[in-house]
Amino acid sequence: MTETDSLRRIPLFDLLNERDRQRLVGEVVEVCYRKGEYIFREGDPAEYFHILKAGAVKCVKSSPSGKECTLKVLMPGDLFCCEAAVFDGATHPGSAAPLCDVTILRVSKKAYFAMLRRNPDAALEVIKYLGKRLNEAQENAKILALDRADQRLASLLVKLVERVGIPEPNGLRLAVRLTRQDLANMVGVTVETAIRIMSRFKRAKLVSGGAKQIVIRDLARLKELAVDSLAARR
Amino acid sequence: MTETDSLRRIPLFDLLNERDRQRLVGEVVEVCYRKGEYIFREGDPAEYFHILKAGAVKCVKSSPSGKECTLKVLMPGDLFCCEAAVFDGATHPGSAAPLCDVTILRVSKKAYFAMLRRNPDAALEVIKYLGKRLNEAQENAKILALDRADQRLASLLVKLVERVGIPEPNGLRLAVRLTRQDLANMVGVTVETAIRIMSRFKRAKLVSGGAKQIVIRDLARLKELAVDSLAARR
DNA sequence: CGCAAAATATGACTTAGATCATAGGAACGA
DNA sequence: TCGTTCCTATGATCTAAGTCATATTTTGCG
Repeated sequence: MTETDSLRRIPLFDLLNERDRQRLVGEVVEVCYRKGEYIFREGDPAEYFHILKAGAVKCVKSSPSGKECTLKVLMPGDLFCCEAAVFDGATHPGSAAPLCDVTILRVSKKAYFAMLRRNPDAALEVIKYLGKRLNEAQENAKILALDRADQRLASLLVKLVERVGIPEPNGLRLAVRLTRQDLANMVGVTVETAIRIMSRFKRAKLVSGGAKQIVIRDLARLKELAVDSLAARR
Repeated sequence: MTETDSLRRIPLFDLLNERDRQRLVGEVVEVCYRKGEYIFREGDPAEYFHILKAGAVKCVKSSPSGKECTLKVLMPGDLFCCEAAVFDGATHPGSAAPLCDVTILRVSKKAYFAMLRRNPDAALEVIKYLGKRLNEAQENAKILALDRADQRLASLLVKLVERVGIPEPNGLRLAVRLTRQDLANMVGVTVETAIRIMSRFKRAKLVSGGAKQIVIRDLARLKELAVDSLAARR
């Protein structure tokens, strides 16, 4: 795949005219990271827009006491970290870490903004993208504030399967590899409770599999559980 | 205050040229709502951008079981509900309710988008605004996921006082009137716990006052409590 | 003013989820 | 293939916060 081909899959890229595409291509740098490294860390100066080309990345925030919270799992095509890169002299409000070996494209803030200023339609697309992300984040906050741990985990699995579910003979397999710890960090519980709840879900034939791969076996019931407060106890 | 004057205080308005200002002025409608009404409700079609002119508004989401969660308190100058109004045919993902009698300005999506398309600098300002809101929402989610109830409440009071704190002889008074129920809905706890924690804060001379007005008497210690996990127990 | 309605206050009890501890299983590199 | 290192599993407590119940205080209104 050539550089230009991969850029074509970037959201917004389609809206540019040929000249701006060429200009942007010149500004894009492809970088690879391995699992265990960081793409950037909380507090680093934010100098680039990042676009995920291949692999999966998690956005993480941590508290002074060392506890971590995973805000979102990014998949190819996703932009990050718009929320910070947007401000002059700002630092990243969270870290980005690969969930596997990944390759990302990065563009300097300056070049990206210049492109947006020349392409109002692209800017409107970014506005829509950010609107969507804001929505997701608020929905997430609502779930954290109001729902029980098992409901939050069910919601998470439903969201994940809708984004990265791969059909399989006995259900939908998640294309990302997530440990119970990862799941726990996404719904704000400890590993132990995440494990206990997942075990319950297994017993109830809602899911199967371990860290290597998670398979959703009964999406409908998971969805019910996510909203209905007392379905499928024990 | 004339219509144009109040528009001058809208974020982004400064960036427009005179002609676009005039055009937008023609599209703006001023509407008043009283406490107890709704500006829009979850599920309503989203047809306008809203700008708060005077008063205070809360953005609320609710779960099927009837529990509510307040996502943000808006103050004059704030835009809402960008996160939804941005999409074609979308409905509001949450409700907006006045905390007192308010007046808002509203512009049709179409007119606003047309204006942004003609004014790339204004579009970039909206991008920055949404980036900031996304940040806030994610920070919020982190706090909900990781912190104890008293820390969340302390964080909330700190955030509020920074936005709407009015200096007073014995501290900073919040310019918005919020009941314990309102506070509870913002940090994801029940009224009773919000009351108990506020009582503790009162005893510790961190705050004073009731529903009519909340006064922050020791901001420094509240900030400590918000991060440090074991300050100021009992 | 005086009364109804709303908001705060506090106690007693229950429970979801955290914490601590320990063990078994899967995965991967030497 | 063995061993080390992650990861999952599960039990035994402990505790923060929810729930229910019942005052007491504010506040606004007629």
